[in-house]
Amino acid sequence: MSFDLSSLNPAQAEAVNALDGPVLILAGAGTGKTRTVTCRISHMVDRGIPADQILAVTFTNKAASEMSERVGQMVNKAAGKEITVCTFHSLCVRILRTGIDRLGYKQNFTIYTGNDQTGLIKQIIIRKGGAQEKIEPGLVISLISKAKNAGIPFSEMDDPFVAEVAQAYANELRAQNAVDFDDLLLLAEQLLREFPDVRDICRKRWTRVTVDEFQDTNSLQMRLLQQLVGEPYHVCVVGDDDQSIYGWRGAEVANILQFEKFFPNPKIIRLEYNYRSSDSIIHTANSLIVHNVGRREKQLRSVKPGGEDIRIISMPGDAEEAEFIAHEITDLHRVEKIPLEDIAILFRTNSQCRHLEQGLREEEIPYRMIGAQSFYDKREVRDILAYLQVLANPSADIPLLRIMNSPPRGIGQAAAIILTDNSRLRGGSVWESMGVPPEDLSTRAKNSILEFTTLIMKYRERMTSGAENMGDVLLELMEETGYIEWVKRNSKNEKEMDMRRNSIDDVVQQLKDASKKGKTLQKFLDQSALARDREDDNDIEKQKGVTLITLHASKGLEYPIVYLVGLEEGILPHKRSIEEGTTDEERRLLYVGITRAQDRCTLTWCSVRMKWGQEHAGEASKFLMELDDKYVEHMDYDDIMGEEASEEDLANFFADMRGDS
DNA sequence: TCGTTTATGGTTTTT
DNA sequence: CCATAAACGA
Repeated sequence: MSFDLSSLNPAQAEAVNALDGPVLILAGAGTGKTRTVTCRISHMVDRGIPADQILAVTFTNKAASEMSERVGQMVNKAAGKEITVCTFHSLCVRILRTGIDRLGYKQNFTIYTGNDQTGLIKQIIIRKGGAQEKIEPGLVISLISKAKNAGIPFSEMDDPFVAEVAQAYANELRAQNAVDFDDLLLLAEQLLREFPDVRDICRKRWTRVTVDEFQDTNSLQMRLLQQLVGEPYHVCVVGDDDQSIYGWRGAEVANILQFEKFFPNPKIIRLEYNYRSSDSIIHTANSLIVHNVGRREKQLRSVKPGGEDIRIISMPGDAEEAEFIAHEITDLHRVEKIPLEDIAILFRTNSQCRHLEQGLREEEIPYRMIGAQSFYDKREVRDILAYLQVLANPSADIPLLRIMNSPPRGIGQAAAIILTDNSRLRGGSVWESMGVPPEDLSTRAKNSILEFTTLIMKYRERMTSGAENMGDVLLELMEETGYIEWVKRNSKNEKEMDMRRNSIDDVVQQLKDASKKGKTLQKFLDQSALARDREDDNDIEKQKGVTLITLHASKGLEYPIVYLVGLEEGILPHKRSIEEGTTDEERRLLYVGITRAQDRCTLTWCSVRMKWGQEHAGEASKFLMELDDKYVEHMDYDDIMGEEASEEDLANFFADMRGDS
């Protein structure tokens, strides 16, 4: 056996041994969930289940690579490579890259990410509603996403204008041979449902399926899972309904609450021993979460008895809140020698972060922030990826329009409008219109277009032939088009030029590496669309200092010392959630926050908060009243500061006595 | 085409 | 208040 069964508690061992039929593992916070799942997978291999039939699905790339690594350490090397560990979305891409032609798309379809999607929606809104139309693209996108997830046809959407936009959007994507993130799930589900032969191939391919963070699945993912898993339903889902905090983006707690409706007679296993936090923390967290109705009954128990009380501190204002925490962190670090990396400050909204940053800076405490701007948002990177997307699938209008005149080559705005209008008229893509340029274009524009299409075709050939390293080809393309020259010319100073040049080189280097590994252009693009740059994450982990993080982003992490700030009505629970009647999710959010703490947990709230330059009275969050007082200590900023001041006075007094002024 | 002004709005965020 | 985006003028 490749793992030590005796190191598992009875519930964990039961989960590891329950290999057949549907299994639901309710894994509370800090109960060794990942370890249990990885042992279970390793156990499958021991039992002779072919490794290539094992599939584990996660939500984030980070979770996938983490699980893959941990499984890899447990099983032999060959088996480790054969096990599929990936996200829902990349699984769908795999399925679709081989079968999407059955649904009328071409296999070289392009994945539109958030930016592309917003751009396209904006275009359509202006086209359908005119420039005076004020509806937010973001709202339309989320409505479309909700409709897709719920399986509602666009024609039945509430707002007729949104329905019109949604339909146009869908048509456009199809004409461009492009899909968005929701489509990946939607089309994969449709493919499996409508084509039993494809479905059966998948079911034979993966006979054992595990889904992590199951409380975050949406209904579309649930339907996909049902297609993917046939009788006798060797499916195992792991999650915690109390940690479901992504309802606002479509996650359905019902999937975990009514799991038996989807897969009959599951074995339900509860992991209830928490190895992370002290008893005082777990007790307090439990007292909060029982206020939610319709939960899966479970009782989280700490294996660390006792522990320090949870402190609830009222602050006069948000500046004082930040100052107090910064001050205390300095003490913890200097006096108790606690590493700054052991400390985290959790908040509900990013705007709260500003004051905290300032407070930390004033005390000269280094800090790291999670969730900064990504590499892929840089303009050069997006441009170059757009070039590559066009090479892979010239029908993709959005990237094509992006690069058509970058650098300027005489296909300006006017030409772009004529081309798009023409393509709409013909019901095809802009690329097709470029092949037969409309008459009303200037001769100059027509010549430029011909030159441009010839260039793209030439490089398309070279990039897909496999004869050359794609990175070298890309660099040559960027030189031949004058893109690099253009970037240089448009940089204000040397520093900016270097930075942009570096971004370009980074992409070229990444493509070179991918090419050396034998990856296709398609595969490279899939990965850059689906996988946020992992180096970014690593960089953050390498950074030293106190962690500043939103409650949402904190899920799955743990810190010895946690500060939870802004426990006020309107912030946590958030104003909007009160309006929408989703305070249960806010309560879970606080629950997640508290259970991040291993040893010490401090909750703060402010009676006055600066809001848009004006003072607003704050009221303590109603959640604070729900916490059981047994291990809670209520404190006030003024009292603590008063005490500290008097201690200082005392010290001064003795200093005076000694006469050392 | 770029830089400046003005308006607007200000949960959470991954794929 | 402040960051960002659209709108406008040079």
